[in-house]
Amino acid sequence: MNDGSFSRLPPAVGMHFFRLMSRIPKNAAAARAAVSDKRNAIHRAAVEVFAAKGYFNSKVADVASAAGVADGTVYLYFKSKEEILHYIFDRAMEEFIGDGLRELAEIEAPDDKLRRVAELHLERLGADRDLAVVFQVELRGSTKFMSEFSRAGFAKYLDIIKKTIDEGQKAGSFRKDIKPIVAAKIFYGALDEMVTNWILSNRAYPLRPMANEVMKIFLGGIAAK
Amino acid sequence: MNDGSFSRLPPAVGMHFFRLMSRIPKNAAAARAAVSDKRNAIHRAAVEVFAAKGYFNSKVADVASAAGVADGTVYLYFKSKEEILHYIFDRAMEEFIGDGLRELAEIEAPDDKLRRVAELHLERLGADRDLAVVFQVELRGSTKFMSEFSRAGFAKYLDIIKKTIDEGQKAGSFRKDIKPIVAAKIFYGALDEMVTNWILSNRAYPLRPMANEVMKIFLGGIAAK
DNA sequence: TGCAAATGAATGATGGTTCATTCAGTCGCT
DNA sequence: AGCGACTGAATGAACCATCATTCATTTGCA
Repeated sequence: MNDGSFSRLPPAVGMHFFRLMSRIPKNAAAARAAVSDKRNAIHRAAVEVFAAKGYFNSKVADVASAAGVADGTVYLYFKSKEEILHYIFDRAMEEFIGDGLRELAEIEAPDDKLRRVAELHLERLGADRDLAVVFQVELRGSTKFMSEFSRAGFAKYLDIIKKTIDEGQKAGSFRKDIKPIVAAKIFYGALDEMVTNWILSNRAYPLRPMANEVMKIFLGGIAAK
Repeated sequence: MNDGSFSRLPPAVGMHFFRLMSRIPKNAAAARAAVSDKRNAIHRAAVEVFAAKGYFNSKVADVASAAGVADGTVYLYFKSKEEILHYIFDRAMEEFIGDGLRELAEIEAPDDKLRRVAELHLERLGADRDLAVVFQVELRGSTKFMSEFSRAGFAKYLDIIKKTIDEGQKAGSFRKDIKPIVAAKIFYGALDEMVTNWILSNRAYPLRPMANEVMKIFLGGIAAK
């Protein structure tokens, strides 16, 4: 979180800045920033490499060289190759959910909330194709990963959607003859498929507008008559 | 198809039965049967092993021993480990689409067709959890595989759905302000998510009935007012 | 006996991980 | 300020466990 602002700087600038800082290690915060900087480089490189070649086909050496770092250095920041994948998921999910909740808190109508979720979902992944590839493809490459790790974050995400549908039903704007959890899954599944298709498609079209298409059908389907 | 009935037998029983068969390869037909027989055993074992441990974490030796066959034997029937995955996809997709088209030909109303597609989709995967795992999880573990191989079969599947929606629009039963391809993706995405959730869920609930839930929302969303 | 099918031990490549070594930068002392 | 000792981050070559694949040998049926 502290380094959030730094991570927006061009890598070279940040690097130099931190080098300078590390001459005064009195300041513990600066030291931590310098560390998370290299960690970020590896993190970033990993997303790129995994997206391009697939997790299992990527060598740790590939990630290291993409990060401009020696092979061994990777192990100063991550316990193992698998932990890198872990970290990619955790970081992204944390950010997605954090931002999502913050935004939703300011919206009243359940249907507007859902629309915003759809927009955010597609916007985020649409803005970072590599991350999207890792999320849609690589993170699903093992049942173990999916159940063991994804579950926590994913369940939370799905729950946000579910609760919103719940609200809508109580407010009378959504049909009451559908199960909120099931509807949430359908909603998520539709968005998910939009992303997957976008990734696999060669022609680069904007992803975010698809939110409208999904909403047209989904809202039509759950709206109270 | 032939082996569909055998797949319901406990593995050990099927295995033993096949062993007995291979002692009587009198005629050519029987010989061919014996061959495709062993191929089937490997195919089946591969689905089982890949589902349990994941494609990349499975050794060819695991598949071989699960099939009750020596390591080298696998290579008498498949060119490589990857070809096994290939074959799993091709076989299943061929069967899905073949059966699907056959069934749909006998249904008139577009909404009934869609309902049948949903039912078949969930029924099939719901009947073979291992195959479902391989389809939902393992086959997606590489961008290369997804774009290179899946595309052919998947595109065909999506096209069937799209054409049905097309029909419905022309017949006036579906709204005309939605794009059939997009609607098809949403429909597929919803079904896909049902399957994925079913796989990851610990409690074993029947998958097929979820078709109703999906239809309630999807049809409601695309129905002409 | 002859031949195709099956075997499974051996092979060789691959790639995750380690660790002895380097060296830039800091500290403490004069 | 200047100098030697020290620290620990970074390196990357080497290690070695892991498998996919091969092939010389065996098996068993006709």
